[in-house]
Amino acid sequence: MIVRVLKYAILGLLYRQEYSGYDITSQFKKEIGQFWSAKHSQIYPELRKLVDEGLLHFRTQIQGEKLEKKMYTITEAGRKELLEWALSPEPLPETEKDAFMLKMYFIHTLSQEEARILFENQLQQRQEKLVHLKQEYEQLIPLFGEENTSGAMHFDHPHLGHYLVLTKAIAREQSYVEWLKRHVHLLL
Amino acid sequence: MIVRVLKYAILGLLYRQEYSGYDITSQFKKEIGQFWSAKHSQIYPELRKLVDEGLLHFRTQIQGEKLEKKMYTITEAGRKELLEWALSPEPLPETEKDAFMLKMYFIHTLSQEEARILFENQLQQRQEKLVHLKQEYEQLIPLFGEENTSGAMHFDHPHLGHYLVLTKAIAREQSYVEWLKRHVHLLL
DNA sequence: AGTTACATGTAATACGTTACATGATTCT
DNA sequence: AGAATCATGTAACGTATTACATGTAACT
Repeated sequence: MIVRVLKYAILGLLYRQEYSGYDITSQFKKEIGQFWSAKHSQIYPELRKLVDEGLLHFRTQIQGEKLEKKMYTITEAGRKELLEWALSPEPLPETEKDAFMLKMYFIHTLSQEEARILFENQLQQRQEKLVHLKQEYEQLIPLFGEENTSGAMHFDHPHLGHYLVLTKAIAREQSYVEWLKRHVHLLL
Repeated sequence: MIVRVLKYAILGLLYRQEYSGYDITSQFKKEIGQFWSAKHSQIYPELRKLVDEGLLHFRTQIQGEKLEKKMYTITEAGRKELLEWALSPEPLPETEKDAFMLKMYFIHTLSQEEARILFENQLQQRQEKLVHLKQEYEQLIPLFGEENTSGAMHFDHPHLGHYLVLTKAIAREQSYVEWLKRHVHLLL
């Protein structure tokens, strides 16, 4: 079951608009970066590969005086392959890697105080991230449409994808924080 | 920030008892596999590397008539490096990859019905996994010690690590299921 | 006798990060 | 003038999966 998720992440980003390699790199630093990302050193070769495979094409655009940038567009073949992937049911990963939880599995290697410090550090980081994500959410309510108004979220809303990943990221961090809080007493 | 988490996963497993490469592979199929794992093709070369680095040594044991297996033990240097890693605060990953959520970000590529099928499929898989994890938890209550009895979980409990990863995996799946249930109405 | 589990390795390939390398444009 | 951002690429290395390869031991 070979997947090449980066391929589909790029095709998906180009589904609605054309982007440069740099733009794609930037997108992975925004909301979707919570669930998928790649460095520019992986993106540029992948873009070339997708062009070679006929799933993308590009035009060269001049920025300012002479800075060339390549604007990529998805082809019909690209849309077809994207749809095929998007439609396929996603199996659960056997392992969702989490180095902090690996350390917790080996908690007996630490003293109670050492474990407590590590645990409270993780709690603080997760809480800070949660605050940050909630702030992002609050700022985007006007874009999403407030609850119980004519602008509420619905399937055809242009920012449904954004809304889903943000609420999911918040749920993930909320759950992490609650689990940490529920179990910190074991280390006190 | 070079990490080599597999190295520490192996050292951690060997902290309390000796294991063969096969045993380590088996451990990654049990509870810790929720948060870290590796295939035998990655484990065997890593074990060799750790021996070369003086963090492990092994003795050859005969199983049955002539089947040789290598039983690995952690060295003092190995314990030292493991502790160093275990003590270091774990930074949050920027990205926690989730291909299903990537598909949800691109939900506008699908029809409402296609999206609903995908979403309900994920909900079912996550619910099944949650049931399975809860069953594991129920079976382990005697090992963990029931709540509000003299056998309740505490820092020195020999299965605290196991308890933590199981409760965390349950929390993760519970949160996933709840998020899916909270948002499925957008696709109906 | 046949199947499953135990047991160990290597080869080829794919995926991902860090470092190397260069230059233009925009903002302060 | 200097810093941050925009812009694109390659090289080296590390991590991880799939496939190849072989053989023993235990269970039914």
